Amino acid sequence: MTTPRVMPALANEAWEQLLAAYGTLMRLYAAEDRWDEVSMREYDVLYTLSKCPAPVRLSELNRHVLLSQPALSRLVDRLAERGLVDRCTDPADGRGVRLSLTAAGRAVQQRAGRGHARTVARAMTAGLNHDELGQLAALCRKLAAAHDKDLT
Amino acid sequence: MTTPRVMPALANEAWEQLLAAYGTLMRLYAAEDRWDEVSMREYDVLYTLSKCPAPVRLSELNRHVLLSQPALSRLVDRLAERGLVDRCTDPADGRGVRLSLTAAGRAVQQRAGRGHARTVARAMTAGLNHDELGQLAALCRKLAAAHDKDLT
DNA sequence: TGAGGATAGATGCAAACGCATATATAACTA
DNA sequence: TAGTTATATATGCGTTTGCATCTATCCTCA
Repeated sequence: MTTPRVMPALANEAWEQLLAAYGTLMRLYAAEDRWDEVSMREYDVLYTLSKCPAPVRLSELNRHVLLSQPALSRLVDRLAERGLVDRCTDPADGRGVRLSLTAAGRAVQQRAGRGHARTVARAMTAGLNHDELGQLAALCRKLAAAHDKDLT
Repeated sequence: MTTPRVMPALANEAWEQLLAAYGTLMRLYAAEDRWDEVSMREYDVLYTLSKCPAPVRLSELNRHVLLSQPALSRLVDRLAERGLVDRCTDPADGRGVRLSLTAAGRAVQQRAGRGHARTVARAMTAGLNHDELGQLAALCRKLAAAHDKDLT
């Protein structure tokens, strides 16, 4: 009753713009000359791990990385083989693994991260001012929060 | 001078939240039981074509679909083989192709689109109200617009 | 305690991807 | 207008992805 009929269209428009912004920025980042050591997806994993104070489960990592479980499992495989990620069986649960960055992995993450963060900052501030960035962050956070409980 | 030192961090935070929101919603959409006829990526192409009044070039389509040019070329291939997309050589430029939906393609797009649009609307309105949706759309539009000229 | 079911992650396999490059046509230039 | 360069799309190939399924471990409850 309090929901005007026009909302669905607006909602779809908002999603479409979000998608467009995502696409535009991803292309921009992909075009950077920085992904020779680690691909953008690998960086995503290293970055996520870098923010975890303690070793993480694959399934937990998978909540933050948009990949299927098998794909992530193998991606971590490759990173482990390259010595960037440490993967050991969880002593408390023999089924699970505990993932963490190695020193080399942290170094690679930071090396790529510094430059990338600058690019991101430049890209975001090119279109939005301080207040707008805050609003965008808040809106996206709220949007995601409304669904974090939904999926497993 | 007018840019406070704190902005880079805010800018990166905004990007991270945008990314998180994108991921959360994509997972939600992927979990829908609707992608048996066309995959989400195929739908993206059909949807984009459905919004074009006239036949489109592959390169133009590629501006809206986040795929490499060869990947899109082959995706369109598959859609054409399935009779959903019409691909003909551009009479005005023998190198290029003109892409458009077939009647069947339009039907499939609409069939999938109706339900998907409802899901999107539900997902977006679950977290944000009318005003917030408008703000989000505007911010994303502005953000993307700041870069549309950048890349070819 | 031990059988049945649930959960975490790994693996087989076909499909799809990106990179490099080939092909075909157009556009420019001398 | 012939030769050169640029543009639009296609193709070869090795890598990565997702789906289905497997294995190993854990949990529950009779």
